[in-house]
Amino acid sequence: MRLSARSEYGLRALAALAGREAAEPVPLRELAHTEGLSEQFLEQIFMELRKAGFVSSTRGAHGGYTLARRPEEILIFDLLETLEGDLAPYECVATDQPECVQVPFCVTRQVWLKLRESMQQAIGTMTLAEIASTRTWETVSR
Amino acid sequence: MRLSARSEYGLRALAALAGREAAEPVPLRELAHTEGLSEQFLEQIFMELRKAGFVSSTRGAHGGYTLARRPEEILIFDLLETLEGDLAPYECVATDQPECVQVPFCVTRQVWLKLRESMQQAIGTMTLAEIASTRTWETVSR
DNA sequence: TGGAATCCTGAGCCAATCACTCATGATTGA
DNA sequence: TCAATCATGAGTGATTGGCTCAGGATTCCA
Repeated sequence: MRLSARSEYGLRALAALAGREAAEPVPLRELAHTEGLSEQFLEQIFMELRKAGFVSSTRGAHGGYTLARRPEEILIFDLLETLEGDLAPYECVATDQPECVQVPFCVTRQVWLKLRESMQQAIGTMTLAEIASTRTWETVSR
Repeated sequence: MRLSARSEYGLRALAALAGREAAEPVPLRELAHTEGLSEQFLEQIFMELRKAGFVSSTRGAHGGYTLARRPEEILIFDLLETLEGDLAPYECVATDQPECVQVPFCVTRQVWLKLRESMQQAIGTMTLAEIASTRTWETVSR
């Protein structure tokens, strides 16, 4: 029942991006260094984030990543769904999952559903902007 | 971000136990068969449940397991915390975890905290009795 | 009193996943 | 043309999950 480290890293890195005033692209190396991560690992995470439309990239010298949308428009929930694949506590309540046959009789489904709904409600309106207002340069010991 | 299958199995099995009118011990073999599980695997789960005080066991012929408390007194949240070890989306908000040094600056902690609280709130008052009222003999395809 | 039914315990195993690293290529600016 | 950057895919070592296997301990009952 743990989120993966990708979520932590991705969230922190995006918050760091959001904290920049200038709209200049930030090279991955810099972000990775701040977070105490290898550039290559963070690269993988940013690939996903780019494909999902959270950041855009500029290649070449003076390139890097920028937020593709304003921090106020980025929902933590969406971010986590991207990084985790899915924010469901159990397979049978995943978004793309076809309902299993026994739904009307299933004891556990109601629990998983309620859990999922509560999570969605909790962070469904939280934006990157809210979060990024706490300073983030520090790295976290794991 | 998935719960383990132990949770599903444990929950279903306890619900099945709760569904029995008679207070006679139910042998594991019977429960395992109903759930379509190996006896030995369910045994491991019931060990935990017994140690945590959810069920009590009777050895020997005509032995088996019974609920140690009334279904109305068994909280799903407690059950899941037992089966999952901990219901925290991230290490740093686990119950026994000492606060990490950077708390006041940490961007992500607030997210994990909120997630955890919402889950607790969602199922914190749900009891086994509520759940067990849906019939449970059916097995679920995974 | 012995054997069958049950719970109890610990070890082991295989496949999947996680958190990365390695190697190399493609694009762009100066 | 070269250095800085992103892009991509393969590989790897450790951990975890979901079990199985093997055998023991306790209790009931004929």
